[in-house]
Amino acid sequence: MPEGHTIHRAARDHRRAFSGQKLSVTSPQGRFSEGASLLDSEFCETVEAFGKHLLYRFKSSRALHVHLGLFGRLRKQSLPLKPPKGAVRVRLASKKHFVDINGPTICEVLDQSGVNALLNRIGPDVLRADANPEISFQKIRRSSLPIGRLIMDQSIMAGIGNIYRTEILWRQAIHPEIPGKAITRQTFDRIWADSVYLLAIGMKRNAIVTVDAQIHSKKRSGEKYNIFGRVSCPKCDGAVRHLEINKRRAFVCDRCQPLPNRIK
DNA sequence: TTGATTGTTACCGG
DNA sequence: TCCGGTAACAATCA
Repeated sequence: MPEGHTIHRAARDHRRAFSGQKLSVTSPQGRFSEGASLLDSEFCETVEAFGKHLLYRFKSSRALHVHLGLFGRLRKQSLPLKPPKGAVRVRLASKKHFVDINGPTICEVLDQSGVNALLNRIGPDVLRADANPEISFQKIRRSSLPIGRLIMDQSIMAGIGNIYRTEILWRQAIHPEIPGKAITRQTFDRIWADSVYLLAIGMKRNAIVTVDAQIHSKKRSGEKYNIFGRVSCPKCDGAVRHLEINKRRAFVCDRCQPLPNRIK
């Protein structure tokens, strides 16, 4: 489910619902009982997203750190409380709302030093106003790994997931197998700008939409992706090649995203 | 029951 | 140190 836009959207929503309030923190399945008891009846100061990581920050300076991984889900609802659906690890509740967290790969309580350690290993987040893209570029230009891999590496730049990776590189006509060190500053700036643009749209729409015609239309119908999962390129009608980067599926139009000769 | 899925980390070996 | 490969883990749905 989640790429960065999902988590940032949840952070904004949950911040409105929970910040400045005393929360009840429970563990319906009992799989997070210890952590829940540490946070129960604490005041929530704010809820923040860093890339795909979500932090509920409490007055005690402890934080609930959640990462949804591939399958995790957040469900926010209005009171009254309803029976948990599926495997709910944690339930956070205020006087008006509650959130159920299902299937996170990370769900833990961090103290201040734990939060600092986490933030230190996450790269600049394309959805944060305080992000410094220069840091991402410096890492990319020193790497010989393919750009398709680098932009999804959360320690290099945070927020991009598997679908956005393919779509951003296609939109910018950049072959995913070009090594990072062959990416110019100008090219990197286009990747960064399009990432910011697309993830912000994703936040607004609560969906990944990367096709310009769909971005500008209010209708929900039609293809949401340009080449992700598709067989032909909407621009040149050529075949879309299916490849694997990092054991995740990726797509490329070799005609619209040429690989420079010196790299082949 | 099987397979696929918008993710990450740990560990090993070259 | 860097990089590839592999396994492990998470929950749900078709």
